[in-house]
Amino acid sequence: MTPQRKEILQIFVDSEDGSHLSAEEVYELLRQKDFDFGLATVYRNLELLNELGILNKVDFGDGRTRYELSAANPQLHQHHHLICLNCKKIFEFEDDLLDNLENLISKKSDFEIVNHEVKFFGYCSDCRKRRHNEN
Amino acid sequence: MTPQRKEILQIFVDSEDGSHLSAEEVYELLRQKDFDFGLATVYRNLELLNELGILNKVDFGDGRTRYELSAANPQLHQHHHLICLNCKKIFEFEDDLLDNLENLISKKSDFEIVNHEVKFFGYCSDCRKRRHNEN
DNA sequence: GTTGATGCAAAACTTTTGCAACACG
DNA sequence: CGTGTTGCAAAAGTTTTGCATCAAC
Repeated sequence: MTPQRKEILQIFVDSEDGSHLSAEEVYELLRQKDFDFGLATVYRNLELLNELGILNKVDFGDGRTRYELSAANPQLHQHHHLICLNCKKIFEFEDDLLDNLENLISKKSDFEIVNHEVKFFGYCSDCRKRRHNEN
Repeated sequence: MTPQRKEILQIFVDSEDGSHLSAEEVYELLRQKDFDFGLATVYRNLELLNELGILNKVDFGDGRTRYELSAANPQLHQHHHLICLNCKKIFEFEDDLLDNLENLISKKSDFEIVNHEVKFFGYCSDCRKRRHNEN
């Protein structure tokens, strides 16, 4: 655990729940705290923390890889991402209904599942209201 | 419908079911058929076909955006992707169990869902056998 | 003619890599 | 010392953009 590693992880701990930060964003947040690490170091350590299972890689199709703190016990804190197609905000949905689906897939496809990533695209409550008011 | 657009779409129609092609791959397949379109044209038209709902954008985290033919009726042909962490092969799993989950999310989160993307990471049958034999 | 699509090259962005310098046991 | 990490700059890879040209109606 180098100081760099420690501070990169601290960025995630300090960020609000459900933050999905890209390397560049972590780098910027570090600079705001006067930690002037190299960008390459940030990239290398995000990847490392991901391999250690401390961070989760997520991808919202905006051209950059993002990371989030992974729950200590994944079984207890499964969550899916709801992505608003209008305002691009990301919402979280806690759920463990996917267990059934995982079991079904394992049996039917003979595929051993160790992780999953689920994204729902649509329109959030605010954007729907706004659109309704505009009409 | 320009000739370029037509031939790009044809690439997907001719490709085997469940192909997930990147812009570069489409470009290469076109060249093999002696269609020498510009790479930028391929990019522009893949994006266009995606907006028209003819292609679906998918992302397997390999650093490039991929596209697949979207089913005419998405309700009839929902499928999820199983990604083998060892051999990186992509398998498809047909399923409509997610309807339940979508309904639940809509109610609980007040979020209108129009599309979803589900990826399961794990180990395919072949890789599990191979690993077993090696031990 | 006007509008939109193409092709090419350049530019923009994200991510990776090579390598010398550094830190730590 | 030796191993592993960092920082910097350069390189690599994907995607976007500007612009002149082309095609179609």
